[in-house]
Amino acid sequence: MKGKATSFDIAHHAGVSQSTVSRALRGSPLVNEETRRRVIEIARELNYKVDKNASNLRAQQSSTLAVLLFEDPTSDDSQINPFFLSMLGSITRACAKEGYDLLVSFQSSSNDWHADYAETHRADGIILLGYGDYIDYQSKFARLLDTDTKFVCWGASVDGSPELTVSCDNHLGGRLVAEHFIEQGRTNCAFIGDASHHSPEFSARFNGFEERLQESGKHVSERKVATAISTEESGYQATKSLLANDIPFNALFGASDLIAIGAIRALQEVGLRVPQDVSVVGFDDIAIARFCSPPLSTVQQNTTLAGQMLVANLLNLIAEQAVDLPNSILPPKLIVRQSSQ
Amino acid sequence: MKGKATSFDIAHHAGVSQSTVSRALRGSPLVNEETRRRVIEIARELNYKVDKNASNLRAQQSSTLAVLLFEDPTSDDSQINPFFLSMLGSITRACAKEGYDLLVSFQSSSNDWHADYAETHRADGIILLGYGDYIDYQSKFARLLDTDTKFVCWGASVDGSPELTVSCDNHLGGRLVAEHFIEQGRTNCAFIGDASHHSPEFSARFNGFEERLQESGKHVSERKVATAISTEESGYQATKSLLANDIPFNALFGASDLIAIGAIRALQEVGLRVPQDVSVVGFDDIAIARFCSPPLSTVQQNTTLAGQMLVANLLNLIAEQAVDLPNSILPPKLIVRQSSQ
DNA sequence: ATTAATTATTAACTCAGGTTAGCATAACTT
DNA sequence: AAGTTATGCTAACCTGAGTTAATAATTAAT
Repeated sequence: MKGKATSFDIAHHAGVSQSTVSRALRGSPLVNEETRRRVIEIARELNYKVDKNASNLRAQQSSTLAVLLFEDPTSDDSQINPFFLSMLGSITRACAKEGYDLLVSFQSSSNDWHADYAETHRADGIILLGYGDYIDYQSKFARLLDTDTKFVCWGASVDGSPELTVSCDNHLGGRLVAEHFIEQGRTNCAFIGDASHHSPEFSARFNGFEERLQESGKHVSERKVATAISTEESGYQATKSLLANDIPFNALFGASDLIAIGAIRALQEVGLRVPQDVSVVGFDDIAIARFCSPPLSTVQQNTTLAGQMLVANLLNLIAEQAVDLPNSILPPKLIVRQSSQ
Repeated sequence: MKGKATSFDIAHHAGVSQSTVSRALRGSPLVNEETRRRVIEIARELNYKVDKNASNLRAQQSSTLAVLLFEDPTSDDSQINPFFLSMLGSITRACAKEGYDLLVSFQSSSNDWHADYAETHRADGIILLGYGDYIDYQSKFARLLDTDTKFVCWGASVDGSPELTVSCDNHLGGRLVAEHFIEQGRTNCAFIGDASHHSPEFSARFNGFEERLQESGKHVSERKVATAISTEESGYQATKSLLANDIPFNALFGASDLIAIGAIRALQEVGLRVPQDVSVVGFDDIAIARFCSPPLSTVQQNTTLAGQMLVANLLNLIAEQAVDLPNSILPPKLIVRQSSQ
């Protein structure tokens, strides 16, 4: 046997034309069942496989999606946020289920925008993933919209921004945490994360949290808010700086689990007990949350569902042209473990 | 502007032929620098992007690698082993660095073998990842070799098997753990994992462990070995069943971190303290290990390096034809945390 | 039974968008 | 003017997919 067989080889062996081979293999109704069977049989014998590139080129679509994971450029690049890794897993599954391939790429925001997966016809659509600085996203979105690229986005959307997003109800998640603290009578609260508009998800969590607190006459003092990105180390440092202010608090809401876990380390380091002295709740429910010490209470985001929605919405976007799909908001769920009991 | 610009459009605007455009864009030395600059400039103006499918088709190569993650079909499909997720991350990075795209696919062994990424020219090579049942791999390997597919494989290789692998020195890792237990005077050891040939990595870990123990006149009794796959739950169950035998041990080696973490849960549940009553060590050093309670001693595998090696080896395999590359063995590193002190 | 009308199959040809070998032409040397 | 060298053009090629035309088969009509 020489090189790979082409459809012409199959045609020759089957005594039909190449176009008939193409149709037979793609299940076209324009070909006789008997002929189809013979073609398929011969294709198998010759170990023939349709060349994806040729097929894609002609069909002008790739049956491939791309997922771009934006990393916070300030985080060390050694470890990827487990939450997004988990999302990646569910997206991969969802893609496979739909018969699509998945291209994966990481991208630090500092990098040049070279992810022209759609423009080069490598992918039919793009999934954007990451806690990004929203300001930075704007330019990316503009480019994507400009080139008529189909894309969906994980995370909070901002009023008036036109991209299609799937997100957890971060605002409600924040409320659930506040509610939980209120039930425990722990209303002297601190927040570690980023309440600014740079981080729409974190700020939505904060706003929901604050809103619920205010409904019961409390609020988070500005002096009990510290900024952190979603890493354990950053959560640790931010909490340290908060503790240096010497303002007491008996509950702490970390905008992500990694932040909360870092916060617990900082608290324990200065002799504060969790949850006795400070009740701590995170956000995401990454695998570590269940196993850390004490096990971390958190707001769970359903990554499996999220992955499915992202893929489903993107495929809709690709299939129908210019449809105005609604953003999808997934329900958060408070998981109470020992860090807040 | 109408549809996407093609190289003909660029050629027209630049007043050169289409082939010149092609050469200019791909850095061929056959084109004048001045001309190249003009072509590139016009291409940018017209927002032209080389169509990957057309390019791949003609060039008969895709600048894409595929990674196939084999899942243990017996594990619940909700969560993916964090160790492999971490590997996935480092492979993605390594690919990006080499200018290759990465296709990702999960595959439960029960599924049909449909991963003909190479045969359909979607990828130039394949990376196989997973704690697989080696027996099951054999048929996959045969198929890959038969179709002359370039591939590399993570994990222990078996004597005489022809695939190219990158792995941690599992045998040495096992020895390190035994050494550590011996230093502590804890030689009444249990092992949770799979010592059989179905799981070459786990059995290599076990063999190294056992070998070192025997060098100091000890060994692991058969009755202190229980079989588990790499999940927390499986580790928990296996340890439970071991405890049911009512045979005491003061050290436990889990073939993976998840197994060890499950084991700790089982031990603590029956009132055994870790590490006072039983010293526990795992394998992998997943993120959870650092944070669980007590923090888990483990044998670290350098996933960053592993990812780079897998990609580098695969690219070598693709570049040179039929080169006999040596398998790459990475050094394991014992990380001692509180679970064994 | 024979011919026209209809439908089922398949062949022929063009097209998707580049890549590249080989040839032609212009420019430069000596 | 002949020999080099630098440049660019033409046309073939990569492998299928879509379209149209042609042929065969089937049914209807006379």
